Amino acid sequence: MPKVNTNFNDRTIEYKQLLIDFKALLKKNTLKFTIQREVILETMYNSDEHLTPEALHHLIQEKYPDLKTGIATVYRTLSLLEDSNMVTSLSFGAQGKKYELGAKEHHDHLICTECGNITEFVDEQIEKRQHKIADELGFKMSDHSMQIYGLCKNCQK
Amino acid sequence: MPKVNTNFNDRTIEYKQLLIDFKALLKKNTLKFTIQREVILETMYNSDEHLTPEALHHLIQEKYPDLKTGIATVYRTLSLLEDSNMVTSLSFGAQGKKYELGAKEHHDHLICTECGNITEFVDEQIEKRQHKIADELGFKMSDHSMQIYGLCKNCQK
DNA sequence: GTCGCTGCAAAGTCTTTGCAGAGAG
DNA sequence: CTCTCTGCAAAGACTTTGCAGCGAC
Repeated sequence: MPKVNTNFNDRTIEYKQLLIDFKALLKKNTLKFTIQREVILETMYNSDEHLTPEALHHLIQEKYPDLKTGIATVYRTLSLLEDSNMVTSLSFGAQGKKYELGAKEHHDHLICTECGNITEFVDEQIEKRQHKIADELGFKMSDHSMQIYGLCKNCQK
Repeated sequence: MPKVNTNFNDRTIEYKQLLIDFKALLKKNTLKFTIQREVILETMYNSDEHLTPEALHHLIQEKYPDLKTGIATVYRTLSLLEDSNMVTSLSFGAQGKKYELGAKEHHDHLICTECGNITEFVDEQIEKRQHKIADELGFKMSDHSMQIYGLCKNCQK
């Protein structure tokens, strides 16, 4: 019998599905589905980078120059998406906030202190341990984030 | 034979020692030891809180109203201390940056999303695992941070 | 049509910087 | 004495907000 890797299926969320979820979310809160909102979601989906609001804004301006999307709308939409747990933000030292689509499987980050690049990883053992620690300390855990800082292969030269 | 718990000794760094380290650091870089710098270090030492620059500034103004320490000096000194690895900064979502004395034993954080309080913990298993992951991915790890978000006991009511 | 959304610019935060006088070495 | 530090206020960076017209429903 063929075994389906459901985990993989969970992880690779189609844009179509994402869009459906987004529309449902908007409808539920009597919010409107606008071109700007779609473009922001789509641009985030098609970029596997961890984007700053400014970087996202630039990408959108390049790809859809006629839209003249304002940076304020990018901020407003990111807040909306973050409140709804569709995107997650990461903040590092002085480098400001970066956003990533949160619909992907949970993962942690390895951050290169030289070039700023981010590598993702998941470790089951750590995940389990975190839950255990929260339980032991009477904490009702809702989320977590972990970053390892150092030099990536390239920057070790 | 009596066994000394060196771990405990490492952890409980005396203020006197801290001050010596600080002075050595300053001398090494041809920087001056000023009252403001001492007061900032001392206030951080006597507060087990994780402080924002603003909170630290307030504490200092209350305790040493005659000094009229400027917020700019607080920022400048925190940067200096952070560059020298004497303090560490944590950044969360929108809540800005908080600083803590880094001379303490390494630890991670449980952050209450309701009241903002921070609880510290250390878990050997996670620490080891982090090193292993960095190694496996060809990363030269220099530091890491981990935060668990959720509701603390008080805020679960 | 209504009411939320958008871009723009103005206003807020938080942090850094320039400067002239104060003070450590 | 010299050269760094400091407080102040001004400047910066990043983010949010007010508003009038636009556009989804």
